[in-house]
Parts: sequence; structure tokens; C-alpha cells
Amino acid sequence: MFCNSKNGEKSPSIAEKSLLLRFIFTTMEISSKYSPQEVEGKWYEHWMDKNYFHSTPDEREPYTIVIPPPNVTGVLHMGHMMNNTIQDILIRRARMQGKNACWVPGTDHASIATEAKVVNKLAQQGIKKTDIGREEFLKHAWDWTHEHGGIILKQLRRLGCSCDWERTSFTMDDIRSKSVIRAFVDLYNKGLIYRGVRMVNWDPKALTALSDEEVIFKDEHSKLFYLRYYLHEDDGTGATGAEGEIIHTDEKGRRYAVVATTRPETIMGDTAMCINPADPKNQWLRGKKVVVPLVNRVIPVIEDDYVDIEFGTGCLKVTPAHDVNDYMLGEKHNLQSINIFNDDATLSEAAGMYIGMSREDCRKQIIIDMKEAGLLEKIEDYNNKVGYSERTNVPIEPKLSMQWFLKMEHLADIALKPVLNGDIKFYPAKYVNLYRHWLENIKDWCISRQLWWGHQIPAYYLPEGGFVVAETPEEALKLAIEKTGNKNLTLKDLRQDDDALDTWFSSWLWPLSLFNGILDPDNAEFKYYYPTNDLITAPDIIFFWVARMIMAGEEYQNEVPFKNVYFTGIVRDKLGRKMSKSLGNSPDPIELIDKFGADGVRMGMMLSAPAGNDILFDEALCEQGRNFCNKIWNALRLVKGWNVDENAVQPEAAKMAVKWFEARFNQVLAETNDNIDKYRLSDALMGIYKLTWDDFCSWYLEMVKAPQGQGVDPATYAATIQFFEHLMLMLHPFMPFITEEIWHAIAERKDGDDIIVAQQPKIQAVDKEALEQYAFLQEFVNNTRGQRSKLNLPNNESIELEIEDTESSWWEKIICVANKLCNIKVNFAKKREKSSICFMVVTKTIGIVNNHIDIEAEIKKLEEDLKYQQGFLKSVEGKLSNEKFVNGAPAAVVEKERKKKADAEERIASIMQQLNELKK
RNA sequence: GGGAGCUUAGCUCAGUUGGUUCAGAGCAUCGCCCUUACAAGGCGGGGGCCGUUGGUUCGAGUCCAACAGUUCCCACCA
Repeated sequence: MFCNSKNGEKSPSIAEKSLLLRFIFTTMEISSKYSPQEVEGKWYEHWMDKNYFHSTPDEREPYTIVIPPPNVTGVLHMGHMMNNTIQDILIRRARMQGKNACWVPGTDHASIATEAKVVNKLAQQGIKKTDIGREEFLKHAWDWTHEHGGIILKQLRRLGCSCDWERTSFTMDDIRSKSVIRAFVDLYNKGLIYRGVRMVNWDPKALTALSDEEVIFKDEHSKLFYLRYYLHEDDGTGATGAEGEIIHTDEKGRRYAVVATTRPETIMGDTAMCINPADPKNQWLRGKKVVVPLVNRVIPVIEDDYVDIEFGTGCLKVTPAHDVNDYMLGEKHNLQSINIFNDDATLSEAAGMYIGMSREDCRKQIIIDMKEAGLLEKIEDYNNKVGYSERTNVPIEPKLSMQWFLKMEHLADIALKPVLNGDIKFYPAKYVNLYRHWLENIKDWCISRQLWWGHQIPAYYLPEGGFVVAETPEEALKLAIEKTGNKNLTLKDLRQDDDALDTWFSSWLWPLSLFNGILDPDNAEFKYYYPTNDLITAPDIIFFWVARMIMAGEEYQNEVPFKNVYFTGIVRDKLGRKMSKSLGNSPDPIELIDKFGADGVRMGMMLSAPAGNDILFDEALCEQGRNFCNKIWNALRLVKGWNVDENAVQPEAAKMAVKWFEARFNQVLAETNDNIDKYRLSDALMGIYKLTWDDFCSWYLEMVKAPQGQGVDPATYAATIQFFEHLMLMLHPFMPFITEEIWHAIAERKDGDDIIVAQQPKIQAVDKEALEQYAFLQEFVNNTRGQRSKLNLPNNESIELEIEDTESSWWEKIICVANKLCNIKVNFAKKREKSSICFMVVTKTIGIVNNHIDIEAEIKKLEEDLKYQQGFLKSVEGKLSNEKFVNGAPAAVVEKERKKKADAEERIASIMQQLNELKK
């Protein structure tokens, strides 16, 4: 429907369309409601046509953001909305500051999540991934990716995101894949990557190992089971122990120890019982053997001070294959390790019983059987923490297996420095502590995953054992021949490792690999854009991603990957609950945009999003954003409705208004810039909001409005248009669509004169005197309106004031403006005569002539005020007569106290005078 | 178990190195207005022992300590 600038054939250009729009404005009534649906798509298309989002290196200062890549098959949620709104604000602002802004979008292959989805889909068709093999499976995975991928990037366009779409990348595209492989080979050659058998976190649903970061510990109400372990070869005569020993005997006199465990289903893997050698209760067990209940395996009692004497009975069952600590004990005491679980956590042949049963069922059954066999002493309630897989939400099973690891000591070391010395700044700064603590206690990173969807580990196994690591099979073959001396080896003899790499092993290179900085670190783009400027992300991936990107940046470039990290909060619902599908409290962002407009939603997000704080999202905030759009829209309707009278002379009131607003604008502009520089975006937006709504609409426009039926003078009109433009410039990064629309509606624009590429207004010196005058006027008008309200005076009836005139020219200016705002009639007099009651503006006393006033009430109020002022004066005088204060406090503070004293005295005098007059 | 943060109006939050008439903002609420840009609006108003208790100081929302409540992170006690 809209013109494409690449076509020679031109339908109306956007400039022509705006002309049309201006024509419509001036000739016919338009809706008082702003309609984002008619505006947003049009401008996004225009920006794309003009290629404004695309960046190439030039002589300007670069400003770069790389997107935290969302899952390729994901859909937009509120977290993305907030995160990307912030990025777009920063990018648009940088563009308007004359920087070469480049925001690189892309997606992440999300190894586990995507593979799980594809496995599920195949399962519905009755297909197992192992049946079809790796190659066939990957075909399905790519199909899935192409079918469902990239939706989220399209949704970002609705939000207005000005990403450089030509740079859209994917963690599994060619350059990114090759970068990952090269990094792996490089780190392996540096000796930082090794392969070994270790206890890892096993996800029995996804059937893969996980890193420590992918395990989430949850509080669980579970049970502590107390089981009998009979003494081996006990004659049944029982025994009395030494002082302090606790020896259990059954009805036949046989002795047994009691073990407390939360996981009775692992007894088939027990290969020892462990006591603390210093435990007086259990001395009688030293050197003995016990029998595992039900299983009837004889196991030794070992001694280790790892065991907590106070916990349970002080006896610990040791299952080296299924518990991290037991594994350590097993290593230390040279115990046998019996793996009783299959990969999917069902009981294996090795368990000898309950074969094929799930862990959960086995636990239930084993307790029943124990009870029957009289081997269960008791069951207690117990709260403990159980590790769950972040992805599949099933309990992790510790498992001994062969995996690839990345050594962390060196990388942690180089990643710590830039954050501690401030080369990278965190907002909020509190995350620095967290970061340091993690890096200082880091363990090696398990980077292999038993998955197919991802980057396959470039290790190639040789027929005679051993392996080589290389970027390509061909290179691997060369290495293999070198290594073995066997020149007859062919590619077919090499078998590549089946495992894929952890997804984060590709995302940690993101800021480098996006500009091809791993494969070709000398390329011009990389040199121009790297390091990037700001990273906007959530604190829950500070270890997964942020820390590791810093490691990679330092390792490969000896330079930080970004200079600032802005941590957003978690988006919650208005009750403070996390948004989740099951609670149904997560609004669909696209529906929100349909309802409130992208600008409205963006404002709603930003109004309550201070860095690092969780935000409690409420649709009402979007409503506020939408209302703000309407307000701006109506200001446009007003201004566009004005007729310019070329012969009109600028009235004094308008002259003042222009001067005042200009001063106010410059003040807020400076504050806003400062707020944004400190990443206080919600404060910045609120400042612009109030400047626009209050100062511009409620005060300025009311002050300069020409009387009904008259035209506006050219000077005032020009100033108003310029103010309006400046406001839109400030607001554009936050609300891009409506500001572009207004930009084109208020003035004729040449081709390419679009707000998105316009420059931010420059800060001018603030006219402090004008600001003071403006503040006085506001107080004067507010108080007058307050009096009117109290008097119940209708708006169309003048409120008559009496002012003791001491500086008539100054007052005249104030009055002529105030007149436009609050319908007053002013009498100047040397001394007030007609008025019986007064109100005060700063230190000036204004009399009210309209005399249908409750004198008694007025007296009472004045007396209360007098009391307050006297009390205040007393406290100020107290301070000033305190030598320690006068000598100790800074001179400026003392001076201010003196001013307070003088003001208070003036007010008190005025109040007393009024009281005297009223009481006459 | 260890560590960090938070507690200010009905709600969400500002409050910068202790010193403005310091107790603030937005929203919500209440009253009056369909005043010719805007009722998704205008004008006006109410509302808070700044979590509690001590301490430092001439002076504390701001600094210190303890306590209470709350949130998050880390950790191998079965």
C-alpha cells in the first residue's frame, strides 16, 4: 500500500502525505483521539525504506549494542519488551547525538530447549531421535527452526526497535559456528579445555549433562527415612557398649546401626557406611561391617570427619555413584561405585532389584518393602533443597561421566579485573559484589552436552584410541597421521565426538563473533564497532552470559566487550508475582500494542523501570502512556488550528511566556541528559512528561493562546513550533512513532528531514531570573485559583485583587500573564483599603476584594498559620543563636537560615496586620 | 549455613557529599467543572512518628548498632 522508494514509479511520498495531513488539519475536524494503528506501521516502513537503521563504519564515533539473543523459536514476552525498549531508547538517542548507532539483532539456537521441542514433535509422530540418526534429526531441527524461527524479531519491529536488520545473526550461522569451533580448538591447544570423567549434573529428561549454573535448587518438604543396617555376622547375643555409645538391638538381640537418608532408593548403590571417628555414639561400629537392608550386601564401616556427628544418627550411607559428597568419600577411601540408574533415571540392571522402575516409584516401593521387612525405624518430616534442571524442571541426578571441561581459573582472573577497576561499569553497582564472589569461587565449566542440536565438538577419535582436536575433518586427519605415524588413515577412520557444546559456549563470543572478530580480528568493522558500549540484560544471566563474555573479550582481544552493563529487573505482575504461563498473568505484548499503541506500551514499561529493580507491570501504566499520546495529539490540534496574523504584534504576555518556557526547557533538558547518562531512564521520561504536560500544555500554551477569534502573532507561533519540535526531539527515543508523526505534522519537511535522524537540542544557558519569575507566577496563579475555589466563585466571574504596588512594572508583567490563566481584576494601591482578607505569594500580600467570606474562619486559619510561622521562626532563631551552628556549618547554610528568618519575620508581620484588620 | 539488598502517602518509587519552608513525584482517591486542544480532560483539595529502638552530631529520612519484616544470591550436611 505504501510507496517503495526503490521503485521509480512514485506514489505520494511521505512528505507529500504530511502536506495532505496538514491540509486536513487546517480544513476539517479531526478526531480528538490519537490513533496509533494508523501511524506506527507507516513510519516503521518509512524508516526501513530510508535504511536509517543500517550502520556502516565511518568517521563518526560508533555507538554499539548487541542484542541479548532470544531463543530462535521463542515468542516475545514482557521481559523482552522491557529489555528491548531500553536498548532502542539508548540507540535512538545515540543516533540523535550524531553517533553512528549500530544495534545488532540476532537469535540463539538454544540447544536444549530447541532439541526438546523437536524431540517432542517427533515423538508425536512416533519417531525416536535415535532411530533416525543425527543427520536426519538435524534436518528436522533446521526445518523447525525455519518454520518457527525469527517470529520474535518480527515482533520487535512492532515495538519500534531500530535494529540493523541487515546484520541479523544466528548463533549457528556460518560465521558464528566457525567462530565457536575455532575458539574451542584454540582453547584446547592452550591447554584450557580438557576431557575427563567427573561427577556432573545429569538431566534425566533431556539426557544430557548440565553446567552448575543450569541447576536450580528448590526447597522441598521431604522425608528423612531412618533405616536399619544390621551388623554383619552378629551372633545375636547383643552387647552393652561403652559409656556414651548408642547401640540398637532388635528383639532377637541383634545389633544394628541406624542411617538417616532422604534417598532410600539409592541403597542398592551403597558401598560403605561412614561415621565420624570422633563420634562417641558410634565407636562400637569402628572396623565393623554392616549389611545394606533389603539388598543384603555387606559393606565396610569407614571413618571420615566429613560426617556431621549431630546430624541424624551420625551414620551416613555412602553411594559414590549418586551423590557428589559420597563420590568424594569413595575416591578418598577407594570404594566401589555402583551406578544403579539408567540415563533416564530408571533403575538399571546393576541395581539388582526394582529394575526399570522410576526413582520416584522405587522410593515409594522400597519404603513399603522396608516396613514389611521391619527395617524401617521411623520417618521424619524434613526440609531440604533439591537441584532441578533449569530447562526440563526435573530433579538432577548426580552422575559420573566423561565430559569436556573448560578451565576457569585463568579466565576468571582476567574477567575480574575490568569490573573491579571500573573499565566495565554495572548499573546498579551492587552486582559487582555478586560478580566478584562468583568468579572467586568458580569451578570448571562443563561444556559438553549429550545433544545433537548445537555445535558438534571438534574432537576426532582415532581407531587405536586417543583423539585429535581440529577445526575441520581434513585438518584432524592431518593431525591424526602426524600423531600416529599411520599414513594409511582416512577420514572414515576418524569418528567425531557425538556431543554438542553448551549453548553459552557460543553466546559468550557474541560481541566478538557478530563482527567476525574471532575468525578475522583485523577486519575493519570489528575494529570500528568493538568494544561495544552498553549491554542491557537481566541479572539472572550474569554468570551464564555476562561474566563469560567478559572472559572471552579479555582472552581474545585483551579488551572489554562492553563498557556498561544495565541490569533490568524481572517483570512481575502488579501483585509482585513472576509472570508465568500457568498463572496466566503474562499479557501478550502484541495485544498490548494493539490496544495502547507501541508508544503507549513503551512508556508504560519505562515509567516504572529503574535499573535493577523488579518492575511490577500494570496495564494502567500503558493507559497512562496512551493518555500522554492523546495529550500531545491534542496540543497538536490546538497549535495547528491557529491562524497566524502576519500583522499582529507579540503581546507582552506571550513574550514573557516564551522567555519562561525557554528557561524551563533548558533546565529540564539538562536534567534529562544527566538522568540518561546515569541510566535513570524512568526519571528522564517522567521529567519530559511533566515538561510537556504541565509546563508546555497547562502553562505555556494557555499563556500564549490568542483571544477567541484573533490570530496569533508570527513570533509567538514560530517559538511555539520550535518548542514543540524540541519536546518531540527529547521524547523521540522513548516514543518514536508519535514523535515522528508530530514532527511531520507541525512543519513542512524536506525529504530525509525525519526526527529519527534529527539531532537532539543543544543545552543553552538557563535564564535563572526567568525561572524565578515563572515560579512566582505559578504560585500566584495557583493561590488565586485556590482562593476562587474556596470562594466558590464561578470561572466566568472575576476575582478582584488588591495589591500594594511597590514595583509596578514588574507586577504588571506578572498580572498580564496571570490574567490569561485565572480571570482576575487587579487594583493597585499604595495601601490596601477595599480588601478585608489576604493571601500570600512568597512574601507578597495580596488582598481579596470579593467579600462574601467567612471572617471567623479566616481569622482562625490565620491564627493557625501565625502559630506555625512563629514556631518556625523560633527554631530558626534557635539555630542562629547556637554558636556551634554558626561556627560549624558552612557559610552558605548559615546564610540560608538568615534568609529564612527574614522571610518568616516578614510573613508574621503581614499575618498580624491582616488579623488586626479583620478583628476591627 | 554464608553473603547482599530493601522497608518513605492507598500503590509504585525519588530523596545525590548529614544543613533549602524537607517530608516529595507519578498513579489512585475526593470535591467542583461537558470553560470553543484534550472528560483518555480541566481546576482545586486530602493523605506519611521516613519499619522499631538506641547511638553519633549544634542538626538525622540521610551516618552507626541492634532488632523486626521482606527479597535475592551463593553453599556438598545425608
